[in-house]
Amino acid sequence: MNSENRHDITYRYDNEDKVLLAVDCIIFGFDGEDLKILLIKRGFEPEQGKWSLVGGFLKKEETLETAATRILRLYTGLDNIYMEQVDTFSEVDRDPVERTISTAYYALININEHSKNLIQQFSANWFSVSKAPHLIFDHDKMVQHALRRLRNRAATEPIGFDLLPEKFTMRQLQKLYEAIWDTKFDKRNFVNKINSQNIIDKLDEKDMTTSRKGSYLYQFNAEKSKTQDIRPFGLKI
Amino acid sequence: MNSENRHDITYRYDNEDKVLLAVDCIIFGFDGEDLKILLIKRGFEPEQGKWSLVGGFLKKEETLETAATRILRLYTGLDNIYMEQVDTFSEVDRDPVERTISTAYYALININEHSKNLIQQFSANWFSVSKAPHLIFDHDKMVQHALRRLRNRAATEPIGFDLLPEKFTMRQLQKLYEAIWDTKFDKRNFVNKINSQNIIDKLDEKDMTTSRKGSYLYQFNAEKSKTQDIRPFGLKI
DNA sequence: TTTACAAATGTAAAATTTACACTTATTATT
DNA sequence: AATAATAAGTGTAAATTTTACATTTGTAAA
Repeated sequence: MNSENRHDITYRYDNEDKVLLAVDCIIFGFDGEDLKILLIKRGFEPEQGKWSLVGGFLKKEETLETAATRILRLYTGLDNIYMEQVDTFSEVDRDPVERTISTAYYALININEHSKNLIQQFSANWFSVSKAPHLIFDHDKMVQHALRRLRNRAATEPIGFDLLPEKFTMRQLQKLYEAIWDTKFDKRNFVNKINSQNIIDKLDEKDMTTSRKGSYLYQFNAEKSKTQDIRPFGLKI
Repeated sequence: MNSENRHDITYRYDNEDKVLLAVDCIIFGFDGEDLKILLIKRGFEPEQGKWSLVGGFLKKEETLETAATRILRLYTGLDNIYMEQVDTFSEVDRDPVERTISTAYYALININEHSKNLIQQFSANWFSVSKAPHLIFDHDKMVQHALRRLRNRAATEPIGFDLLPEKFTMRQLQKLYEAIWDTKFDKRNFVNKINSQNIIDKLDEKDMTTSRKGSYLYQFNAEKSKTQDIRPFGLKI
């Protein structure tokens, strides 16, 4: 970037304002029915007892990605989480304590594979996106942005699988996409569409827990799957 | 956001690191043929004489949007510019002078309607996106991200018009979209598609500068145009 | 009046999306 | 052993959208 009025031979930006930078994470999970987010009950003032996204301050030696990874590990115990930067929120009074700018990341995790201990320790809870309580600061706005981003991303890239167990049924997959977009799909059309994408492998195993007949398990195949560009066009159809 | 280990009754985040926050702008223009970006030649060290995006530091009392607006006015003389946040770049060494985190915004302007004085004053220059020189720091990466975002946005919302004069011909509009996506469209299909969107009005005037017959001028109709969600589906077609 | 040239225009084929209902496999019940 | 119950699995025709493609039109200059 360019300092506007400086020709300082020491090459430092000494006269510029510094700010606190935070990272907040919208952690999405899927319980088989609803798209959920992980929230924590704030243990300190201000807004003690209110629900909030998980977050933390950026440290000097960290990138935002590193900080988000650290925060996700802190609250879930997980590494290697799918993550995407959403937006940076900078309203001057967004945090009443002190001017803080926050970059939001959304993350997708398998709701059954994170630390129960940590959940307890942080008074964390999963909430359906549609039934979540009001959050502190501008966190509701962050969630809305994250959801929009997730929907757009999931429409063009095969990311939903991060929310499922490694092996899943067609029904689970369909339920997931229905949850993401808050819509219903026709079962046959869904299967045909997914199969035409050629990105999941049908296994020989069946899940016998939901029906007498059992349903085949599938597995995401990262090899076969390559991301593709949005096709040019579609201005307001 | 949440301070991880603090229960400070003064409610200040006193022990956290503060950083410099900058805003860099990818200013897109369209000259009738190519999608262009406005770059300035850095007048100071480090990297003096190299090409760079326009940018500036965020001030205490500003939001990022305000800062981007200020920077755009500073370098173009324009207000009310279409703008979208792209991403925040935070590699620790991205700026060799000092740790600086930068939020990129792209902006769309009519290339013929900005201040020529300022262009001269800042040794600024328009470059075709495909022929731009290498930029300082991580600015090349910013441009690539901005371009991707612009392409995706233009595919689902009628934003391209900000790059054109108020009245434009079908040919100009087609050339613009061809430039944005670096592709060619069939003229008849393009016209049909655009007309089916019902977002521009045909005027009674003609532009007589490019042919003997003249070509009708059109105007964007913001009323008729409403943004629409991406349709569910399209996982890697 | 002829020429030159970009602008304007329509249709058929192909591909994709949508709507829609019955059969199958298995277990539990009788 | 037969039957009932239930979710899983499956195909096709119609509608819509996208794509491919060539001729006519209007005007000014020659």
